Order: sequence, then C-alpha cells, then structure tokens
Amino acid sequence: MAATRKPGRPQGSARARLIAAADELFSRNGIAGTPVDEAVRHAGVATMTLYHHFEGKDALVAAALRDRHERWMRRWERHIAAASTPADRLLAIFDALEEWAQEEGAERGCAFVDAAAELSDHEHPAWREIDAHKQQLRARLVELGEAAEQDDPDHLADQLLLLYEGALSALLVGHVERPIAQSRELAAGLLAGAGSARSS
Amino acid sequence: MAATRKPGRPQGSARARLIAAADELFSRNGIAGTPVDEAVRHAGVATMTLYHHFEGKDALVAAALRDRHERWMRRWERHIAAASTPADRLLAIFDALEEWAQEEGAERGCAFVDAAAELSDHEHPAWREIDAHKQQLRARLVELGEAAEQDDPDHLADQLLLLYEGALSALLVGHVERPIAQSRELAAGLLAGAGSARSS
DNA sequence: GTCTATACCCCGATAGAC
DNA sequence: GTCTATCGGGGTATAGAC
Repeated sequence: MAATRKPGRPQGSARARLIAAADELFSRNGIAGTPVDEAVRHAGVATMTLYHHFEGKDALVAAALRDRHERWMRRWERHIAAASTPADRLLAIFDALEEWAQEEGAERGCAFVDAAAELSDHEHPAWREIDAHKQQLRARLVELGEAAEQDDPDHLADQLLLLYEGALSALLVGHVERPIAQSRELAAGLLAGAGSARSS
Repeated sequence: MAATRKPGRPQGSARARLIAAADELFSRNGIAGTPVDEAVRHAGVATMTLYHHFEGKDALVAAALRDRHERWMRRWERHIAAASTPADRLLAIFDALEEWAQEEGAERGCAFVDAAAELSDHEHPAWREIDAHKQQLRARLVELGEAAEQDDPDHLADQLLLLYEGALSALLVGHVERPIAQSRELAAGLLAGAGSARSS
C-alpha cells in the first residue's frame, strides 16, 4: 500500500522551496519589489500552494526571515566553535559575516534591516522575526562576553552590535571599503583595551 | 500689471510643499508604502501639479532625499561650528544626530539607508542622492580629520562612518539602548588613542 | 497652472475543476 | 494538493476642461 507514495519528494518540499525562493527574491529585490507570483514561479509550484502553506504574503515574508535567521546562527556557531580564544570567539561574528559576504554577496546589507526599513508597520508578522533575530544576536554576544570574563558583557555586546550593524549598512550603501574588516579591527581594539572605554 | 500677481504665494511653493510632504511620508511609511496621492493630498495640491513639477514618483523621491540631505548638512555644520576643539568637531556628527533624533524621532533610522534598502535598482534616480549624501558625509569627515591633524584621516573617516551607520541601524531595529551615545563614546575612544588602532 | 475624472496596469487572493 | 482562470482593489500616470 505504501508503494504508491512518492518517496523522492519529502513532505514539505513545496513549502521549503517556497521559503528558499522567497528568501532569495525578497532579499535581492525587496519585499514590495517582489510579487508573490515571482516567488511562486521561482519555486516551481502553483499559486494556490502558497496559500495552502501560508496565510498570505506577509506570512511568507516572516517565514523567509526565520529561515535566514536559522542559517545565519548555524554559520555563526560554526565560526565560534572554530575560534581558539575567548576573544576570538567574540570576534567570530565578523568572520561569519566575511564568509557570508564572500559566498552570497553582501551588496544588499542585512536582510533584517532591509525588511525593517521597508515595513514601517510593526504589526507586520516580519517584525516578530526581526526583533527575535536581533535579540538573539545580542543574547549570544552577552554569553560570549561573560565566557571571556569581560567587565561589562552587556555594554560590550552593544558595542559589537553597533559595529556589526555599521558594517552591514556600509555594505548596502557602499561608501566604506572593506567595512567588515574595519569593523572587526575596531572590535579587536575594544577587546584589547577591555573595560577602559567607560566614560565615567 | 503686476497687481494681479499673488505676492503671498512665492513661486515654487507648490513644489516645495510637495517635497516637504513627500519627505515626511516616504521616510515615515516607506516609499512603496506611500502612494503619490497621499503626498499630493498632504501637500494640498492637485495630482497634476505633481506631474508638472516632477517626471514622476521616482523624481519626487530623489528630490525629497536631496532636500533632506541639505537640511542635514546645515544641521551638522551648525554643530561643527559650535564645537570648540578639533576632536569635538569630529564628534559633532553624533551631536547633530542626537539633536535630530530628539526633534524628529529616529525610529525609522536613516532615510538614505531606508531608501537604499527599498530600491534595489541602482538606476533609480534616488541612488544618485544616496551616493552623493554618503560621499559628502565621508568627505567632510576627512576634512575634519585633516584639520585635527589625525594620522590617517581617511581611515578615521571610515571608522566614524561605521559607528554613525551602526547607530542609525540600531535606532531602526531598536535592540541597543542609547545607540547614538554609545557610538559617540566609541568614537571618542578612537580619538583618544589616535592612530594606535592600526593592526599592522 | 490647476482641477476632475479616468485609463491602464499590476498585484494579492480566491473560485472551482481535477 | 495542485492547476487555470479570474475577481477586486489600488496605484501611477494622463486626458481634457477651466
């Protein structure tokens, strides 16, 4: 009886292809700039399949961001694991960024910032993913700061995030050369003079 | 014969009102998220007036960004002039940013980055303004660095830009508290240990 | 130069058969 | 679950009168 199933097509494959297509097109051409039909065609499914798996375009946008978040965290963790010192583990976020830029190209900056820029309505389901993403970046940086026995891990996480976001914005607008390397350099400087940058 | 002119309405007033309305609405609700009709209504003119003064929506977007650029530069120059030391003049960009955030609210981050995020097509006339804006920011920072007799004004300008962009991105996504103050603090640290951050 | 009305196109979402 | 055809809404731009 089970012989009639098509084993070469795992269940959820249409959904996964939709997410992959959406993630690529939304991040390359923008959300408003990408009609759902294009994502549907790119995924090789029918329009109705989209509405079977998602409530609508908004939900697809959110799902694509969530998927991107998970891929990014895996990549980052890989670089954290590959680093040999606590300080290098804190800087691993820039190594992950550099690798990502090499592989996928970074001229569109951060997909989460792009989505935030485009979706002024915070009720949009994508904002849940944007907030979650940035929150988790910060939380992981705080953990790494604590493991590295930094004076003020929260403050350090903020500083690293500012440099991280700065590099991504610079990639988008393209007015700074090698922004990732420069941000990493600045971050390394912070760790070298750890705790001394407090103003008062 | 000139008595029939309406002196209370300077020529270009309709155009100026359109630009002001467009600038506010585009930066608040996004470009794709703002129908031209809304800008037209907000400006209190007729739809056709828009197409008399601009080629279309794209040109209006570019004009609004250019206007915003000019207002920003005036604000920044005011803060540069008010600073008393060369180092403070380099940091004045953060003071201008702080003042701007207080006055206008900064939850939408940088209008130029938002536009860049939304307009993936670099042929869009707005990209001319985006490039010009970021280029002029950098050029002015280099000038200030030279006046402050910094070792490597170009490198310093890049670093300040990264911190500036980082603060603006953080304002948009809201995961860092007081991002402007924190970026300023980091920048001040750079100036204190001037030239020493070079890696090799 | 400015107004009203409208043409035209594109997009998100659905109906209904298979 | 998937397909084709289509509906309804909204957005840019224009026609033509004043």
